[in-house]
Amino acid sequence: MSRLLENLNPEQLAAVTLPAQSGLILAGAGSGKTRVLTTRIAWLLQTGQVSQAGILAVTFTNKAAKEMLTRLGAMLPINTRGMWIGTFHGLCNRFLRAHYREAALPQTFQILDTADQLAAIKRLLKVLNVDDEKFPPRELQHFINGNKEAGFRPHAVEAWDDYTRRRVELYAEYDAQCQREGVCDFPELLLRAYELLERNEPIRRHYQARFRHLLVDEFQDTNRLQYLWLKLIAGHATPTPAAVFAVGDDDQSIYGFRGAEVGNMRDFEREFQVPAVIRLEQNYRSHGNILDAANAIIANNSKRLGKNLWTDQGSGEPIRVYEAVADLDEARWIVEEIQQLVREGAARSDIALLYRSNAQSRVLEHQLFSLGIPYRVYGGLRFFERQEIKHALAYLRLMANPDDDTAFVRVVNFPTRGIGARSLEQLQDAARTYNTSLYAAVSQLAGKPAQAIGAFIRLIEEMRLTTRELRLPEMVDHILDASGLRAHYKAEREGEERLANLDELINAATNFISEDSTPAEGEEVVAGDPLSRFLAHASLEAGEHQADAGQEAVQLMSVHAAKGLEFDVVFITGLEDGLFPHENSITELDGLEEERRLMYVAVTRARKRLYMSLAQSRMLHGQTRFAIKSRFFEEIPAELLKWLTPRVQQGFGAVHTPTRNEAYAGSRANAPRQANRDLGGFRIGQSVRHAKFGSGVIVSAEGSGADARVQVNFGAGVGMKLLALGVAKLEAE
DNA sequence: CAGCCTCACTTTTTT
DNA sequence: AGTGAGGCTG
Repeated sequence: MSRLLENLNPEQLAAVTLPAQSGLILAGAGSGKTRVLTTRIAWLLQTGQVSQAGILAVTFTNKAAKEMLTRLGAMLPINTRGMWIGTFHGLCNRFLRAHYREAALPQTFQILDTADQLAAIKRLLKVLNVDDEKFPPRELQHFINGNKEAGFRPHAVEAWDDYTRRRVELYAEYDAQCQREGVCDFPELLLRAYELLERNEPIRRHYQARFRHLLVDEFQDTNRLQYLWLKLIAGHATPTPAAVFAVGDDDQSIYGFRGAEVGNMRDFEREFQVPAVIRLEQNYRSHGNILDAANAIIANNSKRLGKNLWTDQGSGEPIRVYEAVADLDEARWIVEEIQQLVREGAARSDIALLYRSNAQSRVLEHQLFSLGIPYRVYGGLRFFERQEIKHALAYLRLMANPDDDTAFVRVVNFPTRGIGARSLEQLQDAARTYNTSLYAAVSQLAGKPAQAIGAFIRLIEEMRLTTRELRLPEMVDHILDASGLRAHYKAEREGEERLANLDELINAATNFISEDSTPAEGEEVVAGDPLSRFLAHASLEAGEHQADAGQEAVQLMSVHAAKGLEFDVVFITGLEDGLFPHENSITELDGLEEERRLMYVAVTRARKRLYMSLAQSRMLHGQTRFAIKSRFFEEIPAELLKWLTPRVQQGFGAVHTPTRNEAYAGSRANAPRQANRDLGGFRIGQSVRHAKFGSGVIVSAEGSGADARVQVNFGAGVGMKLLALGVAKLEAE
């Protein structure tokens, strides 16, 4: 036991050994958050305060859940299977499978991922003859999920205008459709679980009595419904509530755009009567200068619980900043710098390139690729989201649940078997008339459509019969052939990769079987047949897109994707106003504060060395855009920054001689050119200063001489202005 | 009914 | 630039 608590600092120790009551741990970046969380669980078990079955731990990603299990396994010689550790959605799925009857779901209910949900909404609008111009499916999806995540069923939504009233009706229709088809979207898993607990007293009492310790990771990312669910399962209103141990960092809340409510932290502190918030402020990750920069940036936010990171490591190196003329030059410079670092002995996998939006990775990738530097990009298409995999899964879903219309529509004519829009329309009508699923409505059809679709039904039935005795991998193998998917992709020109992925699906099934059905001692069997469980797994765990992450390669990812990770060397790229902070964020409520937190996350990823870079011009959506440097530079104390490019009239900081004169000069030739005009000494792409609007960049020009007018981008906030050179007094900057 | 072409879209992302 | 969706033609 004592070994467990060794090497914890006083605050960490206080958190780990907190008495059995609710506690809020404000854990700064790099302060040992995961360690505290897992050590707390180990300590609770080892001191006999709770049994394994009494623990419920929630994370946001499967990766985090897995990591927690791994670390626990290393700390304690126990089987971790008795505990409920997983994501909100994973745990609710488990709960609903165990109580599917009480939840009014079919035993084989399927889970719709985001794309499936969108397809289901489109189908609904079509059936109901709703104009999808007036009610864009994406917007409706956002509306439905937003309400579900706030805990509102259609009847509870307040609608003051006709438009919203209609959306609420469609929300209700959508829910009815899902119920008919026996499917749940992501927020539905949570809402359904919540409602069941609320409504069913015996079940509620059972779980409230069972889970005595609830532990929540990344609490700042919880949405309203998740908070309510925690409150309920903790028995917050009962005489004997469970102890909730919440760990989070309000400064790292970067998912407000998808419904996370930082306010949950304050509410939690109040409603759960947290005696004292424990702050973990010692950072074990970054050198002093990096931390100082991060602290300085985040200090500009007004809505904070308050926290200041410190380190006992030295201040280390200054932050190196490079301003390139164009995105290509930025990429070139970064790659040169990486080559130098590698020559000096740095491991490529310890170097990360971060960007605000994924579109920025292209130039960087191109440059890395052409110089033969191994790299890995995070956050592309994930395995179970690939077209061919979704097709194969749709066949499996139909076998498990014929009422799943989303799956039906997806593959009824894929590979093509002569079933067109006309036939499908007739089928939709029949299904509507007899209030059945598409699958069941086929028997009502007559004529040609009946034949073609009837053959499809027989195909599915035949698959079900033949595979009834087969194990999951063999079942998958069989349907790949019987459906014609294999043949289809074999015939396709670029189909090799898709074929390989289909084979990989068989492997995934094999792995799933071996992991899923190891009957651990005393473990409750998760309800449902293997096929349904596999399909749920496929939806909930779309697949680690970083399959072989261990490779010795430079890491490329968005800042969002970098949360929770750390690297020796970090490059934050594209630090231009309008890109980072993103222009869309300026108009959003608290948008700039979230961008700042994003910047804070980016900076605190670095252990030893931090680079920041920007480009004066950048290709975006096929067009060259000009921008000025990010406003975040002004928020970092000048003495922490070392400009590697000359900053003329910077107004702060020293002017440094360019260390890469040749790169800078050489890139000039690549700067965008336009027809030569007389712009009174100004040129396109030039940085200028306006008395009222501040710093900007000349984006385009019209006319010449005395009539010349220029369009100037003053960055997010002020935006684009058209100025007559003869009138506006512009200064070169 | 199926393949081809044009058009609009494009922040961040997990489940 | 690259993609997905919808419309048109064979």
